[in-house]
Amino acid sequence: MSGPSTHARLLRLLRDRGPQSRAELGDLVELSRTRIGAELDRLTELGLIEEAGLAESRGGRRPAVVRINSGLRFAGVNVGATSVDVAVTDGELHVLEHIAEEIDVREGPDHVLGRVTYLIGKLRDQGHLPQLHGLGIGLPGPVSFRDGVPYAPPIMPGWDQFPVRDNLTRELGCPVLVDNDVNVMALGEQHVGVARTSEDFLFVKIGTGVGCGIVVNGEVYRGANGSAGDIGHIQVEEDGPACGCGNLGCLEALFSGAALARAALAVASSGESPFLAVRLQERGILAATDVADALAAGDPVAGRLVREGGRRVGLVLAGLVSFFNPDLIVIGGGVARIGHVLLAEIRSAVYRRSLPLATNNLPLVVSELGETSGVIGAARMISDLVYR
Amino acid sequence: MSGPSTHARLLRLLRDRGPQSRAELGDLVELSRTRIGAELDRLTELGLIEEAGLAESRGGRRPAVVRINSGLRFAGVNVGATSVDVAVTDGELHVLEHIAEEIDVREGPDHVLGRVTYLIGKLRDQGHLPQLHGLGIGLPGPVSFRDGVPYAPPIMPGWDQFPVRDNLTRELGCPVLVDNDVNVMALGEQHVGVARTSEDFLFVKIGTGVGCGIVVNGEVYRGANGSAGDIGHIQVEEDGPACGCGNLGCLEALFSGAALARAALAVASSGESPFLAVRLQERGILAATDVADALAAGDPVAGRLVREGGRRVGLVLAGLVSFFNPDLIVIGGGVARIGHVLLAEIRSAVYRRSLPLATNNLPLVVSELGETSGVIGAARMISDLVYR
DNA sequence: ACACTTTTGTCCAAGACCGACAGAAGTTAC
DNA sequence: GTAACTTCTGTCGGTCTTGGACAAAAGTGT
Repeated sequence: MSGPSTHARLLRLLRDRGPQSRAELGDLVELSRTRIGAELDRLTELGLIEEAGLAESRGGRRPAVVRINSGLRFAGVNVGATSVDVAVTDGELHVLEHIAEEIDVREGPDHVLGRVTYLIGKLRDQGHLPQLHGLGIGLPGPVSFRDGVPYAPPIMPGWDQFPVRDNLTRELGCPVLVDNDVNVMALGEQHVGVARTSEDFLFVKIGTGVGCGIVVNGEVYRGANGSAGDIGHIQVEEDGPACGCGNLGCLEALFSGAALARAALAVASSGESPFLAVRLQERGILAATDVADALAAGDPVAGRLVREGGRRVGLVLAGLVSFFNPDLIVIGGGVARIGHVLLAEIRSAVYRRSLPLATNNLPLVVSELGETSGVIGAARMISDLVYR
Repeated sequence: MSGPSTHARLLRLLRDRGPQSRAELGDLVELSRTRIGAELDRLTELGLIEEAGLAESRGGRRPAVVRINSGLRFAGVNVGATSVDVAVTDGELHVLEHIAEEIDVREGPDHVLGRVTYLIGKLRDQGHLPQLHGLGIGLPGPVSFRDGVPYAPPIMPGWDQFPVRDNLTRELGCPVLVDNDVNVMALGEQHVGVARTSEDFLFVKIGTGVGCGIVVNGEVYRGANGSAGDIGHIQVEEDGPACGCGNLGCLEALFSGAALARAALAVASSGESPFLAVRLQERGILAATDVADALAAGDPVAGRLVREGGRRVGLVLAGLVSFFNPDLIVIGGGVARIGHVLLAEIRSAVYRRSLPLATNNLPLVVSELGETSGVIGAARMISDLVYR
């Protein structure tokens, strides 16, 4: 209930604002310098911070700067449907290494997590990784944050109830936190992306599926069962297409990476879109990126698909804006890379359908971080635990 | 950011759990009894608490009980479209007086607030009101909570930007807080209603309009501009009827007290519903309550109207459940009094359309407090400020 | 009458915290 | 080059907070 301790506040300040002198810390924290000095001694003792030499004089004695111990390392992992991103950061969350690997999440937790620990082990052997102080990992499905365990994830067969956190903790010997991918991506946007100054915002991921990370009062909101933000199965069309979840007309069935690929196949086969028909002939298969390419090439049918989809996402978001009144919406995920045609359509639907009061000064932007937001967010999540 | 002070925690404990001995408080608060004793002395000094004699022995010395000063009085006010409720409570938020008065909110703030202060003055003159320590008031429209000022309220012409809080503070000489009516009703449900053990829940008010109070981590969530919970204008039908807000197919245009009255008039005039036709003949006008009566009398058309409406509310709530994952939904407001036919339809739509994970153990109930929730919530709101 | 329990107030020591002070290490004015 | 001034850091002593121990008060049960 109580706010962060002095301990935690100093560490997070040093993490987020970089090295600081004792005097600067005194201005930033409303405590006496004496108290701060004592706390810094304790943190040095613990090996969490270190001296970082002297800064330039500002007209008097040169300030002695302290910083997060430069030997600290966090790992941020983001698991997607078809890929894994592993990043290693220093204690200030700067990315030192970033490895992306193609992998099918359906191969199961043993294989995927094995790759993760292998990649981290490789970095360690290269000497880049003195010691890991914590690992955060985001998974593309519902996760019980408290237990660190996936919970009936639709696109991750074999992962249900697998003790991801405990396994990784045992394997790596450091604290581990597991969360939904949209939550860690939202955290990433808050840490280094467009959401740096936001208190209440939404991170909407349009990838293979559609999900949403919710930040309330600067903290990830997970809901009563940890399933908050699962907007992919909100109904947008009464008698729309069947969805994997068993219902009709879900957003995800109408617009998502998977839905877009299906629609592309349909318009390619029917000949409506010559561009996509050629693509299908060449590759034998179509993905959402092919629709993006068709759009860029001026294909009118691709434009229609994207605009229709954007309108549907916009309709759902309009409702959420009225309900939640965020100060920002960030759109991310693979499909978001389609760019401004999609964004314009979403914007138009949201602004048309939400109350003026709620859309006043509501920026609606595409994430600029891409995959980075996930790994940084995951590292940020575990650093919050370590700097506590 | 920091949690509630010891000061506040003791006061709220005494408010919510009634008189307690020092030893009991020691068990409830994780602080030494010494510390608690010192704090209690200070609170006695301030006149906020008082000794309340000795309780029964439990095998040893009889405990000396302290309680909230019995002279403390809070006022809770809830303004509806056509009525005002004023309650006076003691410091433990027990309602001592409750006056309801028919009033048209469109007569403007001077008149309505004048009646409020008049009613409170009358109670004071009767000697029931030693001194007012704070007043909370809920208004049926958007309110800037920070400024205590209504913000472009659709059904309260003349109230826009009227300095409600400052006016009442000047008039009554005590702290005043102003909020949206759904927010204070949600607080009331949390304090004495079904939501007592809920951390994240929704209070959905279906009255003249439709609105929603959101509680996150036990506290009212107001959003970036204070307009969170405005779900009346979420679209449920693409080409539905026109709404006062300028859009088509808003929930409020399809189902609300006002919409139900309109629909009743239509089916009465067309002769579809003989029951309502008779009622119209008798009274010359129809309200939502007439539909409830028709339903109770077994009128099939009224049943259709209620079920259709319930389905639409349920559809919107289904989306919000997926997004927000509450641990409880409370339905309140005048139209909610229609009862189980409406509730059954809402439930069915929500359970059918939301993810199983989110609806697991999700109670969806009608408020049992009625108008009381508003006034108690308003008093609770201001008491949180005073016990701070 | 006696042993035991529960509750309360008091006392004391440990620790948190702040302001003041002084010294260290610069810069600027002359 | 020196004196005066600035900025920064460490230390010291005093005040306030806090919790544990203790003892007294006020009961119950045998």
